[in-house]
Amino acid sequence: MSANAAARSARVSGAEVAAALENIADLLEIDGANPFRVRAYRNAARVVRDLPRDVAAMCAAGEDLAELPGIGRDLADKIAEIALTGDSAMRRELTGQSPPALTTLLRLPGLGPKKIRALHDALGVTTTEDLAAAAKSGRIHDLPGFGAKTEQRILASIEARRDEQARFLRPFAELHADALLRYLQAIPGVVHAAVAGSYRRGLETVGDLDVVVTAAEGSPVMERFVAYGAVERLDSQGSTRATVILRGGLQVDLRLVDEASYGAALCYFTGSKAYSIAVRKMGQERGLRINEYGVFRGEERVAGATEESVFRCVGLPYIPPELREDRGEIAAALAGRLPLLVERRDLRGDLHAHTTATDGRATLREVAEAARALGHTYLAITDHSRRLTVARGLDPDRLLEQIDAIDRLNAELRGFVVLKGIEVDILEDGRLDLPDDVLARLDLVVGALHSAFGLAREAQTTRLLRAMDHRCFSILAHPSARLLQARSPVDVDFDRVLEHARARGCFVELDGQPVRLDMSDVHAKMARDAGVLVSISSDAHSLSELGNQRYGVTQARRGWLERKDVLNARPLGALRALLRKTMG
DNA sequence: GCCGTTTTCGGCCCGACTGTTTTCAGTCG
Repeated sequence: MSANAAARSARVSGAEVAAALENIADLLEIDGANPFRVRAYRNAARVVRDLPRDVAAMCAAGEDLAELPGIGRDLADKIAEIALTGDSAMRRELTGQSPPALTTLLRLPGLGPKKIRALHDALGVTTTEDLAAAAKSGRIHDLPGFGAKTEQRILASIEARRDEQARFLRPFAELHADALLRYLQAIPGVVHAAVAGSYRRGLETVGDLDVVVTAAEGSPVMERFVAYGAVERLDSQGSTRATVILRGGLQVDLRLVDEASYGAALCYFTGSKAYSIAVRKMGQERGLRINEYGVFRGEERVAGATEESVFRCVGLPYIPPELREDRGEIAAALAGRLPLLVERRDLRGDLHAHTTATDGRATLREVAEAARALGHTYLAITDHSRRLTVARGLDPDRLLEQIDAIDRLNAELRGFVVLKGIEVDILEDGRLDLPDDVLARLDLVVGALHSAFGLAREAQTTRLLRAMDHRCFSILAHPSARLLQARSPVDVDFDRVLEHARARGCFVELDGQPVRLDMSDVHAKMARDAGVLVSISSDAHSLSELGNQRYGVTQARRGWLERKDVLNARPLGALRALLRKTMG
């Protein structure tokens, strides 16, 4: 491979390749292509997006992508073409046939490929602006298959789109989910009420809430649901299904099913889509039909009241919701090799927290006591280092003062230990932001990127490797430095980072702040597979944020992590031994 | 476009709701 090809291959990320494949699928759909062909492209996009390794690097290394599930010769070649050149001839040809802007119209609720095609052919609509103008001038409602309501709905959804936020962070969704479930459970006749969907699978952001409810005959649950106080707008309502938009923009879909269908409905609405399709296919092979009402052999329902009963029918053990992504969990389940996922109660301590010494809002003593009250046996104080001036980062003198303060506090505390740490900036060249002799006095050194996020892949990777070469380095904090919906992850070769961490006896962090959740699920699984222990931390800046660890645990479960994979699931003695090895 | 101890051709997961339809297509999840 030439140096040029190498440089190009490093530029096209898996996410970009996936986006190009989705774009092809959109264009094909508007073109009226075979729906199963469209699905093949969407499936390929998902597979590439979830790939634990850099797709461009795999292509450059001559690996055969056709071995991936759902990807054959044709798609493998297209993926390689996109990964190595940034685009595909097929996509360019398709955009030549129909205006590329049409695909953005697919994102408008209520408009699918057929209607978009019709609007384009009859009225020449290609952009959202064209569409709004056509609707306003009343040219849409006379088209065959369209009507006055469709025209109104188009206008309304264009309007709503303007200030709409596509997805929500977990705490926001959690707040609504908890309150709604309490409300639903208090309605007469309601037996079960649970949130399914991506929320239950523990995704880092949530697009809507899928709620499954069972209730006695005659329960007013549907009327009460659409009358819920936080409802801003009713979208649709039937006898078993309704959709509302809550204030703040979160959509809630409610499904009412019989008690005998509860487990099947939970399975069905928990998804993911790809996982559900795979399971239904397994059912088919056994002569079973699986839907939200149960598992059926002919007309007879053979399972459905509980999720376990549905799993049993297709010969699977129970698969935790966080794993249901069709990323190998079904094969693992069949082989009896499902991970025993880490739980919050497995955590013995927290290895990343801040105090008023820098940008935290609670004092050293307050944070320590709050952590102990959570049941922890240790807590590492890791305030910022001097370069992070906005956070009043610690210089050597102030850090030494904090070390003394921690020693004094530890002398008082019983059955709990405050570990002396720092969240030290990794400088642009990979050096650490504090002198070696000061770092050597700490129990652990957590290194983090807070600047120069835009470095090219090679430089960024070298920067992290060099930081880990420092004899005091313990844990790489929030490795990608991303902020959900705000800042993209840095471009690094994470395989090499993990390989180096393992060789150096270092660890990687899964930061539980809802806006970070960094590592991603895919990176967490890579760490597990590489044999690098993960620190699930709160990165707390206040007492309540010590609870962030629960978001981290959810993400860790999505990454297949078990208790043995988690650094801070170790008792203090074992933790100290592991840290000493790195401080060596 | 993918895939195969029923198939290398002919299948491909399944149902609710809406709006435009007098029996159903399109959209959504």
